[in-house]
Amino acid sequence: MPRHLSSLNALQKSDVFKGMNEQQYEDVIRRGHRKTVGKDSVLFHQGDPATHCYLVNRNRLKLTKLNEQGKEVIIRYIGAGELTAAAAVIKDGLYPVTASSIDETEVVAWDKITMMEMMHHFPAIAINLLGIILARIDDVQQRYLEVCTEQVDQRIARSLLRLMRSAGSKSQNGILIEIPLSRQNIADYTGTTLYTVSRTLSAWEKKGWIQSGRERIVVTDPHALVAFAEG
Amino acid sequence: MPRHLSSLNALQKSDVFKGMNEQQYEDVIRRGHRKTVGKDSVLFHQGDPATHCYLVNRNRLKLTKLNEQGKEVIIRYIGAGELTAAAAVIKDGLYPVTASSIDETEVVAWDKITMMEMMHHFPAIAINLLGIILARIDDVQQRYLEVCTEQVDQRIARSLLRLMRSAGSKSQNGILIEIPLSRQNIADYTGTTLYTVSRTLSAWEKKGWIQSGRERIVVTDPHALVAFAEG
DNA sequence: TGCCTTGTTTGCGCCAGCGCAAAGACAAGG
DNA sequence: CCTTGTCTTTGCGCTGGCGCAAACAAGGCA
Repeated sequence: MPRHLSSLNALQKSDVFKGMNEQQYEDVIRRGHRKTVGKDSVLFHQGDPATHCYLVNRNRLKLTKLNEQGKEVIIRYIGAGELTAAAAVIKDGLYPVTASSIDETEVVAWDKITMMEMMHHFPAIAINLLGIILARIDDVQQRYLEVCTEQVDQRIARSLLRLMRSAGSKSQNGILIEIPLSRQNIADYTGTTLYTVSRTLSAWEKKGWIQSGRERIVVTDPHALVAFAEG
Repeated sequence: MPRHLSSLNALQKSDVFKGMNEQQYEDVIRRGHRKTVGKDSVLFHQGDPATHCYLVNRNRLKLTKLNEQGKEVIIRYIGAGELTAAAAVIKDGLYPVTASSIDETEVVAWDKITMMEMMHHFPAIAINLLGIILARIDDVQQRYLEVCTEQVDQRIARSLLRLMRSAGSKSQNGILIEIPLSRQNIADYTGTTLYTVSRTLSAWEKKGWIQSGRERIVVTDPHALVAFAEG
């Protein structure tokens, strides 16, 4: 495998290019533009005309949305191998969210025209894309249901579990969430406030369900969290 | 135009079949099964394997979602010319929501195989479908943002406005929402309770912003509602 | 090493919104 | 016209969660 591909292993895992052979895959990568964004920088802004879609290759992006008063919500995190903004690009509209990096992050970008050509040439991409978008609808609808029907601490539990599943790695005492997560971040992701998150996590730490530090969370008793979330 | 099509005018408006000629359109309709469901009946249940997708031809469907505790949320209303469950069928998964009728409702149903054949034969359908799904993601994300950041009465205002836009008709004193909407329905759609909705609507009625009766709402001052929602 | 910035904790007071309960209003059907 | 069931209103009390304020902790950088 040529050197310029060797560091793109993450792409192999990507659902977008599932079902393509080595040759096709190589072509697809060649048509994209690699880009590295520094920490805490914005890849695209909510409301900007959508020109490119992005596949994360290393680290992750945070998708946020603002309302008129400037209050922020975290829609989701996009990790290695995941795609974002495909939707907006295809439909030729505006980005509905803002994408920003937490740590230095590597992405591959394709513009609308290239994306369309690729989908035309490899129909599998279009079908995979549809599946990805549908999964994302399910996810948002699920969280909409939660925020409408459940109380704050249940939602915090579910949020931690969701983040654990998508970005967790086994560590010493449990499963570490590999995203720098402040209390404010968790609040924005759950639909509550920094204070309530802090109080809740403190309580759970006393119970031995989690261990937490500055922007760092280890789930030590996932089972207890699940039981609590569904209780 | 043959008689069996004359009563399917609603389909003409449908975004799904935009860009097709008369011949193609006729073929598509012929391949679907017309069905009429009585009032207050369920077309499909959340969790059932998805076999068919449906286009509403007359009246409307209500899409709801339940959590583990049995609490209900209204995800959206599907009116004449709108499609639902296309997603689930394509992906061959489970229905993520329950679809039920309020009044007697006419739909056209296609099963997965037919849908796939049609999409293969008329690529425009697939593209239109993508657009529809993307619009729906935007909608859910927008409402997720609202329910996370705004207070109850603002959300009720936005809900009324949304329903007014999608199912409003000019009437004597303002714009009538043509869906039988109980206070409980509005609560389920907004993420609050029947009591709070009742109190809020009473207050707005005194201000002259709306007129309401049993399961019936007329928006008399949309502008005031918009200002309030964004205030 | 010590300063400075950014994140975390916790006490405290407060209020938006919940939810019971009970009464009133409306529609349908005998 | 009355009955029955469903929907709506409103008083009342309560509490989950918000948010200020202030102290504390942890890195980062000079």
